[in-house]
Amino acid sequence: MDTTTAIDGLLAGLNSQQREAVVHGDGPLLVVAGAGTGKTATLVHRVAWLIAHGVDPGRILLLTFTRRAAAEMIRRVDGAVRRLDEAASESMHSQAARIWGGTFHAIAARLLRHYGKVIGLEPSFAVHDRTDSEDLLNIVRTDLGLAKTDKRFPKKGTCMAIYSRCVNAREKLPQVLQQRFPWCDEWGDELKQLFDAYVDRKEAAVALDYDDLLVYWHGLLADPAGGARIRNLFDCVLVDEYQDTNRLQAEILEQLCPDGRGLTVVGDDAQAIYSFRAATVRNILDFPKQYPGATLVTLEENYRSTAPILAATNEVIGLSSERYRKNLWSERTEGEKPLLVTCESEDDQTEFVVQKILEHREEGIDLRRQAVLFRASHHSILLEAELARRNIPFHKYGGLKFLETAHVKDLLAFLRLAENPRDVVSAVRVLGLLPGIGPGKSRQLTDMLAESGGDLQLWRGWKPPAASAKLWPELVGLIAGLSRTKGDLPAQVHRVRKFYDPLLPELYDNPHPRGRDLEQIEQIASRYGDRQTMLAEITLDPPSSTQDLAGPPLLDDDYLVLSTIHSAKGLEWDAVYVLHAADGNIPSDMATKTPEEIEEERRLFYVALTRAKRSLYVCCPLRYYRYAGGFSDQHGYAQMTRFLPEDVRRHFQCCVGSPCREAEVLDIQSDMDAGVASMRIRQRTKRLWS
DNA sequence: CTGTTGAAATTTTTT
DNA sequence: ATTTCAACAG
Repeated sequence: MDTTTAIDGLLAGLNSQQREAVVHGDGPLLVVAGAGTGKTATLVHRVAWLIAHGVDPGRILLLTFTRRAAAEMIRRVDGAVRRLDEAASESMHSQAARIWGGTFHAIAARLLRHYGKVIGLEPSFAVHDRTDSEDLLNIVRTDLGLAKTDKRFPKKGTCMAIYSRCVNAREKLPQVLQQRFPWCDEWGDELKQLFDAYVDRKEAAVALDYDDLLVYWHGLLADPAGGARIRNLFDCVLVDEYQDTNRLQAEILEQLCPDGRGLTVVGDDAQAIYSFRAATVRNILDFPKQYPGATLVTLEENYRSTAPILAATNEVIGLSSERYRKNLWSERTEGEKPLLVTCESEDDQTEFVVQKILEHREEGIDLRRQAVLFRASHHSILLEAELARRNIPFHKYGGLKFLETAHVKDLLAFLRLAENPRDVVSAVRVLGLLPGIGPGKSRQLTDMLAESGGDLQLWRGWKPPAASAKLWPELVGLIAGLSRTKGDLPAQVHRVRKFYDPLLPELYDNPHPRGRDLEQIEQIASRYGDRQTMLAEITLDPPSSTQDLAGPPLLDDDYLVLSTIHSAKGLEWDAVYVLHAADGNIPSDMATKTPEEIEEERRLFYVALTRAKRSLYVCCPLRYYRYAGGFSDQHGYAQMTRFLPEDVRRHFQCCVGSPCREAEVLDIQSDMDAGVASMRIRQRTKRLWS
């Protein structure tokens, strides 16, 4: 068999539009791929096709939205190339592993470690995640005396969001304030001052935040020498989920491929859901204008969902304003209409979903082929409790990360301080753990380090307050010892734990589960070769589910997927349950100020619905308890989501999720409800004196 | 200068 | 429900 036939084999399973995209030549290419139209398959085949035509895999850059997506895609490219390889004798060696694949941020980190020196960046820089950045911002804020103004200064999170918006959208501060944060407008001067100081402190700490990774990559490309060098590394650049890139990322791409040659971007404007992170649909909408002569390929044949589900989802997105016109269709016309389930209360919703999940499992659809999706992380709390009570295993994706919990951050701060003594954030964090040491003394100590360029020996001579007299030499010894050590990460973590574990009960409420988390970190540490890699990778690619940390799940492990809609992007399941399809949740109350925000919420809802292959359930509990007013039994009524108006609802089968009374009675016996009940009693009693 | 307490404000999605 | 800030005691 010769190579040509083998390549024909590669193209065999593709439809004509997909094939057009795969075999496209050198010019700029935009693939607009509707949900479930084989976007990933197309991208994978295009990369394999490029390799088959002699492009060096080591000169291909594949930018994805998560590291998980990159790894999966490279694995599939490898498979495709291997099949080619066998057929075409051994002339081509499968070297898909040499592809540069990852998120914009991860690739930036990698490039900057190698080439950052060109623009004066130390290769050993630390990477700060969002909470680190907020902490540093907070330190700077108190330094500048902005914390004690007569009117309330914006919170650190808000400051960070403003800063990030400016950087990623490349917008001026006054504009950002007026358009996005009007209530902070009066603080313009102070914010400017704050951001200036923040940038200086970051530089002194030799740390880059998420935004910096992009900014410095951009800067490296803008540098005459550096730019030429980076451009020279790649022949082809492919970008997945292009609709969720921001202005800065689009500029980076333009710098990489000034005339668009070798550039392929794939995306779906109907699924743009990251504008809160400054992503802009304009990138994908304006691509043909930005690169004259660009080819546009549209994929419309859907291979994922049944026709009745598609009919409903097409209708939902049909109500949105500007977008590339697409009409998704499927050959599979069988199947049920999606179900619109109105539930009286949140409990009924939980009960309905659990029942259905179990029914489907009886029918042979494993838990792992089913997913429950929701707008905000806390929307699944009730369901999680119920699943736990019934011993139904699940993995939750999205929401607060394990790594963002205080005790885990504490432990990592020790390692980070040892790695980079100028990292003020970690230093302040570690120092604050000791009794008798607060912001004031931390300031002294970090200043000492900063002036000496990070000489830990200076700490030895410092006189600690009485409360920490015994701990202080131990801490200094620990950090100094760690910074001399290179390998054996689990041993390093173990040493930190020996120091830190005894402090836990003083610091936090429930020390035992926290202690167990730390044991887990010790386990995880063995996966990494050295400390710098571990710290960088863990901030750039935090484990996406809580169970991820326990290691790869066993093959026969079956578990249900719970996920925020954002984290469900690009994935699919046989049965999908969407929770809380009520106005206020979808769209979120916090995102209904402008028409643009509402449009994004609509697309978010669309993303949720289009994850379903065979069965789709949209639940809408009508009655909500109001927690706000304290411990009253007040409740309010919710409206069904505005994204399902009357004529769209025709495509759904409506039903009422009615609870099984018997089950409800039984439930009262359970620990869960007993706990809630006794809590109510305590609260009522408390009302007697409060 | 630290640690505690109470009151007030805010409440999403994530690399 | 959680986070942040000011006031106060040691």
